[in-house]
Amino acid sequence: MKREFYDRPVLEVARDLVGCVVRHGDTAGRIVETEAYHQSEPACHAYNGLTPTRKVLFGSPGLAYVYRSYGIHAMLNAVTEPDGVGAAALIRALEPLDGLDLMRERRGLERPQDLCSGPGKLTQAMGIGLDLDGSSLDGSSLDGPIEILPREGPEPEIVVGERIGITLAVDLPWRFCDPSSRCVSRPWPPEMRKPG
DNA sequence: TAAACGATGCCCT
DNA sequence: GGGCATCGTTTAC
Repeated sequence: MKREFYDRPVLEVARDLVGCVVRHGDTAGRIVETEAYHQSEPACHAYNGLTPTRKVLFGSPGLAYVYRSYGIHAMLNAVTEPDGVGAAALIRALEPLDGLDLMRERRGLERPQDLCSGPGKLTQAMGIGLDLDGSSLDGSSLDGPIEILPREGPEPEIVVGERIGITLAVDLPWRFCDPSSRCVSRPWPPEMRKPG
C-alpha cells in the first residue's frame, strides 16, 4: 500500500492493517493481529529517544522497522505517522496463504496455525530478517522485498484489547485482532472472553 | 567490561 | 496456563 496509508495516526493504521496481506518472496499471509506503539507511551522503543537500531522507527511512514527481540526473534513493524514521529504498528500474527510448505520447512512444524501465530514465528516462517530493516512497504520500489496489499472483501470483525508481553503502559487497549481466526497469538484478549 | 532486560517461543502440566 | 531458555542491546560502573 502507498505511503498515505501509513502517514496517519498509528491506531488507525494498526486497526486497518487487520485483514491486509503481507507478501515476501514465495510466502504470503493475511494479517489477523496487530499492536500500536507510539513515542508518547513508555512501551514504545521511541519513548527513550533515538539509537542506531531504532533509527528507522523515526523515519518515513511506510518503512519496515525490523528489530531483534529477546536476542533471537525478528519483529516486523510498519512505520507510521509523519516523518520524525516515532510510531509503528507491530504485525503480531498471520493466517498463512501462500508458501505453506516453505513455512513448514523454516519453522519445523506442520500445522498451519503454528506457522505464523506470533510476531517471531511469522518472521521466521517468511524469512524476514534484520537485513530488511528500513526497506519499503509502500510498493514504491519493485525490489521492495516486503509488500503489504489491501484487504479484499468486507472489513473483518475486529476486537480490541490490551497489548501482550510488555510491562509498561499495559492498560492501553492498543491491540487489534480478528477473533474468528485460529492464528492469533492468543485466541483473543481475556477481557473479551464471555464468562462461563 | 559486566550485568540486566526484554513488543518471545516452546515444552510441559 | 505457567515456567524457562535464549542472546543482542543498552546502561551502568
